Amino acid sequence: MGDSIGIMWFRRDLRLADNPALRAALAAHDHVIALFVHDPAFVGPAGANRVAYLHATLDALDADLDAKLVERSGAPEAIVAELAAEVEAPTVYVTDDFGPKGRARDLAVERGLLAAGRTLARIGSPYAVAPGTVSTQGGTPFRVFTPFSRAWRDHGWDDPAPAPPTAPVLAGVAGAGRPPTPPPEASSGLPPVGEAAAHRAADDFLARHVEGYKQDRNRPDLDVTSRLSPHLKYGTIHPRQLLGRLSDASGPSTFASELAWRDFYADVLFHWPQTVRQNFADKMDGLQWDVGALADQRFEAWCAGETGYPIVDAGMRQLLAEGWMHNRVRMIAASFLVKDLHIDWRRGAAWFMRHLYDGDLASNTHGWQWTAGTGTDAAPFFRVFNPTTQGLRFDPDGAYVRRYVPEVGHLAGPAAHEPWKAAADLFGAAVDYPNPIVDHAAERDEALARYQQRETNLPQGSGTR
DNA sequence: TTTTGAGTTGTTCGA
DNA sequence: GTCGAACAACTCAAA
Repeated sequence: MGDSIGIMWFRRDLRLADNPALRAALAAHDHVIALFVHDPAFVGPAGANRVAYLHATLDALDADLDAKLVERSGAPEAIVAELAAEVEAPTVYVTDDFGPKGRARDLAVERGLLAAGRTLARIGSPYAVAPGTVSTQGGTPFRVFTPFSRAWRDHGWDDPAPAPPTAPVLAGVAGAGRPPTPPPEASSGLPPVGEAAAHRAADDFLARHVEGYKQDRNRPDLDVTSRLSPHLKYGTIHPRQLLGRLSDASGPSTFASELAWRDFYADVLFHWPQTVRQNFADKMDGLQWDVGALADQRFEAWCAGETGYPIVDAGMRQLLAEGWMHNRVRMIAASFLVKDLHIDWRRGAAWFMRHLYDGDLASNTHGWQWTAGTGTDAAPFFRVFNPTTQGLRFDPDGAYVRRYVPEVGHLAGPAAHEPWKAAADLFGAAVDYPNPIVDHAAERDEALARYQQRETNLPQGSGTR
């Protein structure tokens, strides 16, 4: 061991427990420096909510590290190499990153380190089963979830490791600070941050809600989901730490399946990084999306929660107010944008990514592609969500829509989902709430027609991937 | 190589 | 009001 110094470069693994890269660094060196680099290339697209959340999470990590977290700002290729030279560290430890930009960044950092005789050690991943690990018998990546999930389960994962017994020995080094923290756009402020909060959320969910998860997870009016998505995004908890606590019962295994979905979409994006922008199914490239002034106007109504469909508007307003939206409502709102308003899924995906605290490129992109019918799911194209039916089914008492759309607050029970049926002059009610901006039945037919016609719009020579 | 079973989350229509 | 069938055709993954 000698007097060597190692650098633990934190990215999306902001925890001490069950962090293999950190463990390896501590095992190999007398002193370990904890580093976080604020990279403008990553901060730009994140949106104020996630930047504020990240900074608060870093505060929590810094506290757990006895205020020894070193934060610097700039291009990682320069920052990491400079620090390694400054403290003469032979090795920089990271949890591997599988995103398109993260991979490119790490290759550039690694080249710089290697040129100076140092190494970048990639140890562990943010997933139970790292992208690129499982494949079909033919050696190709999975394009369908169910066979992926079987291989994923069969592959399995390590048991989680405990936190280092004492706070790691850290050599303090001057940090050049961090960029200004923007105020979060969400009026409700930040959700709980940090490793301890992640475990409290997990404990609470596993104790109270996981048994009924299979049924109740679809109910936006009940606060019974795990709320772990931002913690998983920033690595304050690892899926390994959850999977070991899930039984084979229906609720827990349904939750495990959601974690498998997270790994699946990361695997898909790893193998097809261009699908951040391009349709996964290029046979859908001929699909026509609306553009122009009317489309822009409708998109803005959707963003603001002013479509006249209460369940859609409730979700979009929840997104603005809380930086989070219930998953069932994410699907309803997304379906409305692409199938009722015929607006490109990329616009909706970008809006979600701007506002969500848990905004994850792989899950968000491929969740949207699934809804748009351009993604990994070969399932029926005719699956068009009816916003009213979905609202009545999953928010049966109307409590969720009344919470976020006060204009329908005077409508008791399920009637809140169909304000257009209420007498217009009743209490002068619904005066400020718009009538539906489009007719769902008509737009459903229009969406189905466009899916049928897409082939005639394909450029010559276009085929399946 | 060919065949076979299956594919997250749905809606509508008609009996 | 309930319930089952229909809604395209295609591709994936494994046998």
